[in-house]
Amino acid sequence: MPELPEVEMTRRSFAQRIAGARVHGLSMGKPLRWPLGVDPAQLTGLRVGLVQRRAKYLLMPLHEASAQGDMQTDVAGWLLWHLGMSGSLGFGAGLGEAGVHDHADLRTSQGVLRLHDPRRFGAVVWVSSLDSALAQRLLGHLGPEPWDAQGQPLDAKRFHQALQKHRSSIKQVLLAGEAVVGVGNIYASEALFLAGIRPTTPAARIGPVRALRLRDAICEVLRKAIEAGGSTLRDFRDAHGNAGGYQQQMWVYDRDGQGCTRCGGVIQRIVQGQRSSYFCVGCQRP
DNA sequence: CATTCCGCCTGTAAGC
DNA sequence: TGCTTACAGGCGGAAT
Repeated sequence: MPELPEVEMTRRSFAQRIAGARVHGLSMGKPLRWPLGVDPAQLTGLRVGLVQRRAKYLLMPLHEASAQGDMQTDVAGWLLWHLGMSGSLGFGAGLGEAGVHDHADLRTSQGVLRLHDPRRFGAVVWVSSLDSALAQRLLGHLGPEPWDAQGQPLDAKRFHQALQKHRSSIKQVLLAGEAVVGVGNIYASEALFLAGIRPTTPAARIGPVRALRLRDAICEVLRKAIEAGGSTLRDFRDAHGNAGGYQQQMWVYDRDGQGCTRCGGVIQRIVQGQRSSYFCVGCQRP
């Protein structure tokens, strides 16, 4: 489910409501992808800061309870939340009993943040600092964001140079998260359609002009998906419980056998690296 | 070194 | 109906 738009939607749906809350406790359910890495009792009493996003991770700073002032200098550590394939977060005061697929409950003075994740590919990990070895192992290798904190898009020349370094197909390079992060299986197909590039095209064969178009297509697709509240294929919900609406405007993803909205040709499905790719032969050039 | 494949889990839908 | 198989939004590590 969750690619950059869904993770960002999730963040926006609860970051303000949980900011400043006091941690009352953290309850973990069945094992997730990685262990929490701390005795949950250690977190009780800390204050929740402003939740940020890096790639598909949500970064939640927890501040020392005693500190009154500068939120920058009193960080006790961070909870890193990842939604994996099937995860979603709910936040509220009356969530009720945890169900069989609820595997983390962060109880706070302002409500409970709950990770619901049937497949348990998601994770909640505590790191004492973003520079710690564990944090670096999870975050250190990540490529650049599609746009920075000021909204400036990834430098097109840098993006082009990153693509030149790979011999594999552009679809797989996008998924690898080295040239750019946040693009998953849905939005890779969508962005390549918008850019007019076939998913099988070797990344290194993409010249500067097409790299620029692709950079712009990625930003456009992700931004529009955020505006639409993300995509809900099966069960994605933000922390308000709202479904996304982007799947209604998808060009090619999950549309194999149907007509291309632009040229009327038949959308094809192929498999690359055991993942489905969708494209239009007429609209996308090798 | 880069690339491909596998496995982690559970749920759902399609095929026989 | 029941059983088996394929596939699903991610990602790290082993194998090649």
